[in-house]
Amino acid sequence: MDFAKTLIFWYLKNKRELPWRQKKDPYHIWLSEIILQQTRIEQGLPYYLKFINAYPNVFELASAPLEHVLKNWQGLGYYSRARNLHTAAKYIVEELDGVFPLNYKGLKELKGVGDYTASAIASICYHEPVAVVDGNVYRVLARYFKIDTPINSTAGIREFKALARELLDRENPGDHNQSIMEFGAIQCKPQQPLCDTCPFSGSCLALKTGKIKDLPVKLKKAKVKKRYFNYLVFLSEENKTILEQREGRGIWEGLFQFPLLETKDLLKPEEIFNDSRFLEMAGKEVREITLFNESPVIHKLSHQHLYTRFWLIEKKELDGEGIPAQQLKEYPVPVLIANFLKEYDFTY
DNA sequence: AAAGCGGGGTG
DNA sequence: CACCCAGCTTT
Repeated sequence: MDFAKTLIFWYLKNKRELPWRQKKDPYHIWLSEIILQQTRIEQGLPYYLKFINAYPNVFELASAPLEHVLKNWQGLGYYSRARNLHTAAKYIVEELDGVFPLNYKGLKELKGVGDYTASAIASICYHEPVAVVDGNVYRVLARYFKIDTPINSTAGIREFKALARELLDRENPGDHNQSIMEFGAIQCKPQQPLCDTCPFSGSCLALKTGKIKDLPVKLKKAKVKKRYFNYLVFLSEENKTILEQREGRGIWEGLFQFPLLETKDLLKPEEIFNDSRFLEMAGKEVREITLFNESPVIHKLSHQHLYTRFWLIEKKELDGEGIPAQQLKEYPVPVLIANFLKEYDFTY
């Protein structure tokens, strides 16, 4: 039995029952694929259910305010996915009359839809013979064929894509694509793969040569950077505070946070009153400034560690943009801020 | 070609 | 601690 046939056979026997596998319409498949980009199924599943419930179709999604979409996305990370999702939904409704593009080429024009996602939707929904290459596919192919070309190099991307295309079952591209990904996720796992019960245990080159743990090869990424965040948590007598929306490129674009003062190093409590920027942001008529957490919260992102302190700044009143504490839950915020809000409930 | 973008899980 | 996850966009 050849590679593709063995995969499909394994898949039909071992696949998980997932909500987006019950329907094959592009809206549901598209939504699931965007949510699952760089995201484990267990983590994305509740978000998929939430989005299907909140936005049953592309029209509902397109007409929703972006901030509602971001709020529903809160906690899932990579927030550009939510913004692109909303942009694409509006494009489909306004420019395409609510009808999804009908092939790979058209799908790839959608914001947030790259080669992988366009291939997934086109093969699953339209049976277009295009091969997906995600993290699972890289791993399965690198091991089975013992390929040590770095999967995140230009040569590797080209090589694995070509191989996936050769192997594709053109009569059944949707199931084929899902089978190799599911196989990678369940059987050919990154760590401790289940080689003992693997249908390819007799033909896998990496297994034969003891290279399982060395494949796939990946170029290592840049070092993690440290940043020092000081959040100014204003508190007024009316129990209001201030949030600002993050703009421009960078982390958490479009999400809300307390006014931020970023420093080059950890700002010591006794240094506050020597920091002109701090004093300027705090403003006049400050009654009291207290440091909420002595030891900084270390919020870890893939590429940076945020050493964060929250400063409570009590004032009689806040001019203008004060937000009542009860309304804070309406705003999409990073998990770092959500954790603080949960710990400090503004009832003092 | 490389950098930037989250948060959570695993060993 | 390092590595990974149904990747994409921007520079």
